[in-house]
Amino acid sequence: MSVSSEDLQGLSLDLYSASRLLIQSFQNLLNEIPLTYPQFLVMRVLWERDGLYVNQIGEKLHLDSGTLTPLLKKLEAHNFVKRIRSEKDERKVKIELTFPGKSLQKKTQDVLSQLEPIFETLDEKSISSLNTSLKDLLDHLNPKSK
Amino acid sequence: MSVSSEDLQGLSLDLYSASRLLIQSFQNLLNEIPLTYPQFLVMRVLWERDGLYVNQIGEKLHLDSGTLTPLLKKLEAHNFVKRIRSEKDERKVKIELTFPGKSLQKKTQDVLSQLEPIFETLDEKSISSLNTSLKDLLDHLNPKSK
DNA sequence: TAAAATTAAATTGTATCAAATCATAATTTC
DNA sequence: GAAATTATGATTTGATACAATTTAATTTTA
Repeated sequence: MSVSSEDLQGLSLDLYSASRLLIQSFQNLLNEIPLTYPQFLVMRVLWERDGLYVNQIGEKLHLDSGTLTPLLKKLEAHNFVKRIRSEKDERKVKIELTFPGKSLQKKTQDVLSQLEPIFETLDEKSISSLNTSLKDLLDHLNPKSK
Repeated sequence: MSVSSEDLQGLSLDLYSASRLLIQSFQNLLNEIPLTYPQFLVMRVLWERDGLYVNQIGEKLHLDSGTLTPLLKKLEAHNFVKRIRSEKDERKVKIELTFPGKSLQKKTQDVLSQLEPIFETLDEKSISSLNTSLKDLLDHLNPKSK
């Protein structure tokens, strides 16, 4: 007994809704900071490891350059990152944090910690079970896992 | 012991990635049909119940008129739906399927049934557990559940 | 019942996303 | 080893997503 098309359609709709609703929760808080949710994701990657190339950021977030290029230009316009075209291979663009970009980390973490109380009433088992089965699904869908 | 901000950030990133990857799987199949994923969602709602108003579709999919108005105009341009302004209340626009719009249902279902084999290797328990915890999260996030 | 409040959809502006395109580099083929 | 092919990285393009504003119509209320 396998999954039906109906099951998959329902699953994808719920994932889609939940993803958008959860992003909205983040976005409401992030409004205090000049970052959108995807921009925050990119900054989070860079805070962990600075000086990545565009494609490396894309791999970590499953985003392609068509999404990242305008986003990174926006982050550059805010002076949070520098875009440096590689001299060795001019196809590549390296992304480096500026001082203001680095400074944003603490403020962002403080703001986002405000989300926690909102989720206090949500069963922790439910969260960890969601996490586990999401990882399964991601492994299954991830092109790299071939 | 409650959820930490890190937990929530990881959860939201996984939801976001899984949602986009699963939508891509649908989109790849839907390419055979002149529908994008959000357009398909709207058609699915209408196949289940024809003649809904714009706001009713928006409630079912958590989408607002800024998203739906252009999308519905696109579906109308493809001659899959008719947009009919209500005579009783001229603020409302009713959406009705055309014959081509109705005919699309079977073809779409046939195409999407091709997804099932791809998920055969995925544990069904994992899917149903994902479904359950997603519903929990949706209830928690859904503004209506206040 | 006229003014105020509410409601529904459309419009506007900003920001994603993914597919197609473009440009450059690496590889193959002869 | 030059031309053709393939691969790779980024940019452009078309279609959402959503907040904020506007327009128009209905309902409330004083």
